Amino acid sequence: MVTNLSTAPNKRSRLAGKLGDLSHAKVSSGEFKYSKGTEIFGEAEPADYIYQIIEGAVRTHKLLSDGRRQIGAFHLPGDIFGLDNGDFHRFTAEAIVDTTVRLVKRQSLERAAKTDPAMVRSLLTMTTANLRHVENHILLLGCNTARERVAAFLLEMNGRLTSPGVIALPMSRRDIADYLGLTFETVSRMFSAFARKGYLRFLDDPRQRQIVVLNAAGLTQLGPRKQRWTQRPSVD
Amino acid sequence: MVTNLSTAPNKRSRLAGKLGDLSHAKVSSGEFKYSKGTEIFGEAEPADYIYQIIEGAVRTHKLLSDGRRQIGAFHLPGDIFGLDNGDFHRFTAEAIVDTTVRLVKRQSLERAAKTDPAMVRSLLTMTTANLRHVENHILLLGCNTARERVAAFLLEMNGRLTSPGVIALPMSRRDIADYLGLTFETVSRMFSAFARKGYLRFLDDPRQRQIVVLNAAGLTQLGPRKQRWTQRPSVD
DNA sequence: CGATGACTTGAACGCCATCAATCGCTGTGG
DNA sequence: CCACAGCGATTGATGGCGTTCAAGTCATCG
Repeated sequence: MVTNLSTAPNKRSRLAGKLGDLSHAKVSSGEFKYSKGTEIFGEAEPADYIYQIIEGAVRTHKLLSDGRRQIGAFHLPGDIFGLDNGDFHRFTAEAIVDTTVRLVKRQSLERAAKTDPAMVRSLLTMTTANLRHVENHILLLGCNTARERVAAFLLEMNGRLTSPGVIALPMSRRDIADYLGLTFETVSRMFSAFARKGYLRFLDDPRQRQIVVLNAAGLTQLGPRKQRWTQRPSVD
Repeated sequence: MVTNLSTAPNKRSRLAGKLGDLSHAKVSSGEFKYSKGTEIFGEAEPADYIYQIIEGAVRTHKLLSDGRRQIGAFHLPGDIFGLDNGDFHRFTAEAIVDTTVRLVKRQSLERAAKTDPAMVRSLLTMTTANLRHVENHILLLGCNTARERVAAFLLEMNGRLTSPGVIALPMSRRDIADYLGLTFETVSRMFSAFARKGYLRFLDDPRQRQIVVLNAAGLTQLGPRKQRWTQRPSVD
């Protein structure tokens, strides 16, 4: 169903609206469904379309030759992905759960961009937003401990997922780990430690993907940390 | 000495030329010198200018509250930095050595962008190039060991610095470490290990910043690695 | 019901951070 | 000229965080 793409976060909805407008204008757009786990496009494949999530969740990643994976971003309803400003995708995109997307031919965007300067400006704005996210991610990967990375992840998701207070994670522990540059065991351990500390609580979900944040401040002060290794805040 | 930094690599010169052209057109531009170690602009300061390096080297970084630093990029002659597509800089920029820059008022760029669609397109191209670099950096920080990060750094610099074969690093070990998310001791140890292994050789420089790469292939196969921790290639 | 997959938890190892000592070069002042 | 402090870099010793290996639980599915 194409019903409810309403609840996009505030900032994103402006960009989303831009693409939404285009879908009513002279760029060709359509919809498509991808079932859980399927690939939407592959790294280095021709970038013929750009995508906006109507419902579901998507992860984008790069692979190393040894099979190691770095997830670049998680995309949620309202988010746009696949915009590479080039002829080829730089990431692989996969549906984390059953996902419905609106897709727009890149060629038609390019065409629109030729006549409409505001269109190029819009692409620039989206690319810049993308850049900001990646820059913050670098700070996370370069400077922070496992505990801080997981805390930052929870806070990021807390701000992005719709429902107030409860986080319903669509992705596995391994996905989170590959996003944060950790192992899934470490992610699991940090979640448990936060729960013991009283910062969060798991709902009655067999896979433990429903999380209630009880003490966001407790997590926040682990984000921009005060000390590096020594004198850690002692979570456990 | 910082004598010989003349020729910019091939790919960069196209973008550089774009800004160079603009400096002859109706955007106002000027030159300025910053001496070694001085700040060019600070994070969160108004982004009034964008910069192109004429001679010298610049590092851009973010700081955490505890003083920990993440260097986002090193900029060399021909490179453009400070282009944030927003009202405020997202990084601090400092001159690594005595540096001469061409600077262009952002406002005049914005003005030119209003009349010239190709201008916005050019900004988009530069921002996308920036994004690509940061995405690759994420892969480096998220997936790789210390040895692989240092190897990747050397290969990156080998491709960017002018003289064939010899790398004249303008930055300190600490700068490199903060770029790679390591400590300067670890960077130093990796350099030594590579030298012992015969992958590189230090020229007669007291600070050991002149490096000759003897076996680029040896370094390359450490880049996209085959194995994670176990069965390491045994550098030492 | 056996098989599989996601998750948790425990134990041991190792890479890298930390602490510390040393060296060489530079600049300053006696 | 030399003494001395300061900075950058190297190298060694030690310890801890996070990985690795492993076992076990629980839910889903053919």
